[in-house]
Amino acid sequence: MSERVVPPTARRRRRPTKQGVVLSEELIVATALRLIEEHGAEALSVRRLGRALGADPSSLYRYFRHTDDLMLAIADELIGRTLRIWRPTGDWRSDLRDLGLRMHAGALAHPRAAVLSSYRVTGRAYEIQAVETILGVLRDAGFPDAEAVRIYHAFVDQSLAFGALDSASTALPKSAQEGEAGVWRATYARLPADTHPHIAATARHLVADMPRSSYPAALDLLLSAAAARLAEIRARPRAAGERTAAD
Amino acid sequence: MSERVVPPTARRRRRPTKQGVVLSEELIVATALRLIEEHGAEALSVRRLGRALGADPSSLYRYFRHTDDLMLAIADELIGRTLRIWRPTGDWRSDLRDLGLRMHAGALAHPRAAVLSSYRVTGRAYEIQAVETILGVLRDAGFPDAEAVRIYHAFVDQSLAFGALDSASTALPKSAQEGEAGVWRATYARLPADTHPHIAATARHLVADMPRSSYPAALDLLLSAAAARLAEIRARPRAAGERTAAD
DNA sequence: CTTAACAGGTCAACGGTGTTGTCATAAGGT
DNA sequence: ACCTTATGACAACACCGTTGACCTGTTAAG
Repeated sequence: MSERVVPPTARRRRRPTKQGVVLSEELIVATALRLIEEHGAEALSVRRLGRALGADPSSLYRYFRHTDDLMLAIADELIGRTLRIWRPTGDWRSDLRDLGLRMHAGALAHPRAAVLSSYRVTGRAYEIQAVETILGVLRDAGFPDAEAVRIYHAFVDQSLAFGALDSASTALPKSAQEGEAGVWRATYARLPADTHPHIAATARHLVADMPRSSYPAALDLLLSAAAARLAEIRARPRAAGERTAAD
Repeated sequence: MSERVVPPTARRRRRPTKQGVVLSEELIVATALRLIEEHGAEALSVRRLGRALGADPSSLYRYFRHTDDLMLAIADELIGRTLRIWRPTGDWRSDLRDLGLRMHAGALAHPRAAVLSSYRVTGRAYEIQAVETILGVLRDAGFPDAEAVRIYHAFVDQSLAFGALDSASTALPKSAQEGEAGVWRATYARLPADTHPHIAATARHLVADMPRSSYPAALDLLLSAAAARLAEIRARPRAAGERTAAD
């Protein structure tokens, strides 16, 4: 079978499907995203995608070597979309907060792609652009280089990790998802105070808090720690920590 | 078929498999963990597990209602193992730091299982014990109830999320893993300063920092933000934030 | 000790999945 | 107008989770 997948630039013969659709990488990615949005993450399968496109499932293998390839293409598109709608204001803290929330929301909108893309470095255009932008925000705010990289790393990984985590729960079958919320109400909220005093004392808060994502809270904690660090650095610029920008 | 799954305590008739194995919930969970470790998360299927146990796949449905149930049992076993080796000292911050690092290390030790279990609420014995313990640490430190739950939630989810994230990268094929590290050296470190000034300025730090986990840094940021919050609460106990313990 | 109930292991089947080898045909360059 | 070949279609393979019906050894009651 030599090479099954042809680079998009080399594609010339646009031959329509039996059902009259002209396939393309873009159309496939767009249709996959639509499928995920409309019928949930578990609705995305090669066969279903083929059916939705009006093409034989095996046709897709002319465009993507396997399902993972397709997922990465979807993920790349998502990074681009997130970055494109983000507008920095100049206030580093609220800019990062906004970007973090957008990245998280983008991941939740496309759970399966988020889980796959969270732990991969692509080195592609959109990713590079994101790195440059975030580092710029931090350095312009006054963080020394080593500190800027440290905080950039924690910030990005936190967004990706929570994006993947929360995506995974939304990708669960509906029944399991309802079950999770029920556990806090049915199991935890009913534990007796004499055996589990701390759970019993906070039961009300647990039931309210636990079924929601903790990403906003975690993000705010990270940003406020970073802000405290920055204040410290500004107060005594040469001896703020173990290292400075010039180390 | 009435009820297929019997509670473990009510099990009496220990009838061996055709191949001579006596099944039990424990044996099934242990075998599943072994399978995951040896052949990867995708190697865990009801059929493969049955084969590894020396039993018909459908036998497992006498012990777990469906695959999800089995996953929860596996997750809980992992929580138990981590909790069992943790010893609190009474200093909330270093206790949580220690526990966080242990959870993260535990996830890395069982990469494929960690990814599966990170996003599930089991409601089983070990998980309940962990919730009670951590909430106790926070409340004893002086956090009001709502704040304790908020920080507990962020702390636990962050540990699980980074555990899953870092596990996923270690679970990559060796070649892909080396490739990821190479991207920072080969692509990012070579970007010209005039188009990507911030990346160029921090390239040295990026190459050193990015291939390592950012979890310790993220954990320290979270804990130091929590400590700052606690100091604030202690200074003006009734008006520290939007809410107090008695809201 | 015998015996009847039934827990629990087995079998076969259903409808789904990703993926591949082979074939047919229409598009495009010549 | 012809020939090449890109690309879509088809059929098949090996998996997957799950279920209903069946069979049999264990156990408790008599």
